[in-house]
Amino acid sequence: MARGNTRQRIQDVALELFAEQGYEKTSLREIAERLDVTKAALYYHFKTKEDIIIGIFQDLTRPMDELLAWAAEQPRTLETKREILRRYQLCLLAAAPLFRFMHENQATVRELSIGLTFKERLLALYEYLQDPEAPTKARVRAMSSVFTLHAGTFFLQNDEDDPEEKQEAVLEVALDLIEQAHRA
Amino acid sequence: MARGNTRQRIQDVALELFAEQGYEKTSLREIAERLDVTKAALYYHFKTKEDIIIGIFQDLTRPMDELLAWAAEQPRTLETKREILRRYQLCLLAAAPLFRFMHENQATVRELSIGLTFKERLLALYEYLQDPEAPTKARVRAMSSVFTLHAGTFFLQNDEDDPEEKQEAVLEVALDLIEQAHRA
DNA sequence: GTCTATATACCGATAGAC
DNA sequence: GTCTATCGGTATATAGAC
Repeated sequence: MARGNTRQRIQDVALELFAEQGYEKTSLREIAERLDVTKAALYYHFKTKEDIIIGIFQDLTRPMDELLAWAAEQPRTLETKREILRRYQLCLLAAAPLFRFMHENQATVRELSIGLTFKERLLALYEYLQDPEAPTKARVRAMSSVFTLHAGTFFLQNDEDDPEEKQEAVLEVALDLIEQAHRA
Repeated sequence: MARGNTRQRIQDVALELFAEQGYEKTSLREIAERLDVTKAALYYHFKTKEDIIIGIFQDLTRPMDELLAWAAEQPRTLETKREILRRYQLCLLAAAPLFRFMHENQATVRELSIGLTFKERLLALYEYLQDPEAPTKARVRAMSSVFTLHAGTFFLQNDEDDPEEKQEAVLEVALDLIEQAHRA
């Protein structure tokens, strides 16, 4: 071995196991076994168990942070909001295992020593999707558009549809919601 | 003490801690300490740690099971679907801490030895909200209506709105979505 | 970079006195 | 119904050889 990518392989396997059975339930022994190394080898690459998930988190949330930075300097038009949703769906699909993990383990993620939490990023996203003075119902629709993307990406993979057609439909519904929200 | 309601008090404290910091991270020692008893006392009332959460789960999901049973014998009209959403929102509000726990700890809940999982119940609910032959977009809207209720109930308590007005707006958005889904 | 071996701590669960 | 005491297991993390 010694191919230099061990660190990356640890993160890949760890995220897979964390997403499948949760962070606390996944032991370092389990991660090490799947990689055919020992626990001690893991500690050469990461100082603590928490460092493993923090590293994954930072790598994969970078696209979302870039999206937030991009959104910050756009005009507050309907087309900007549409583009935010399109890009956000791409973020979700690109880092699906991580987002699924965050979605299903919020109680764990909340207590990690990470700069920005998942929830804080989502709230930042709302900043650009909703008008603070808009009526309550419009703000609910803006929230709903984001959660529609989440649910569509992580919850309904089970039926017999073409996945691409599904993702397209999910995006359409989200776009409809943000348009209704914007008009109000 | 010996007031006979110790079992209930254990469940209340446990759910509070589970929802706050997750199931695995909450130890029996912690639950016992908050109740000013010992771990061994807990074992008089519950055979295992898992029994505690299962008991809570069964008590609080009964309203949702009753809703599913009710829905099974209604005609598949738009008004039925509307009523399902109205009643489901009441279920969510009545058992908010439990649903928040399930929402944020899906990875844990998934592996509990419980008859029906949260996800299975949700899929059963969809049965009554969506037409299997409807176009994909309509089915996405049906899913979105339920997730709007979830997100509205658990995610956005943070701003300065009147909570009742917010809940009403959430329900309205969900009802709009199911109406659009039904028409397609 | 990876190993064996081990330190240290906490966990869930049980036994048995009161 | 609650206590003290403890068992057996597993967890994270470290020391030091190779």
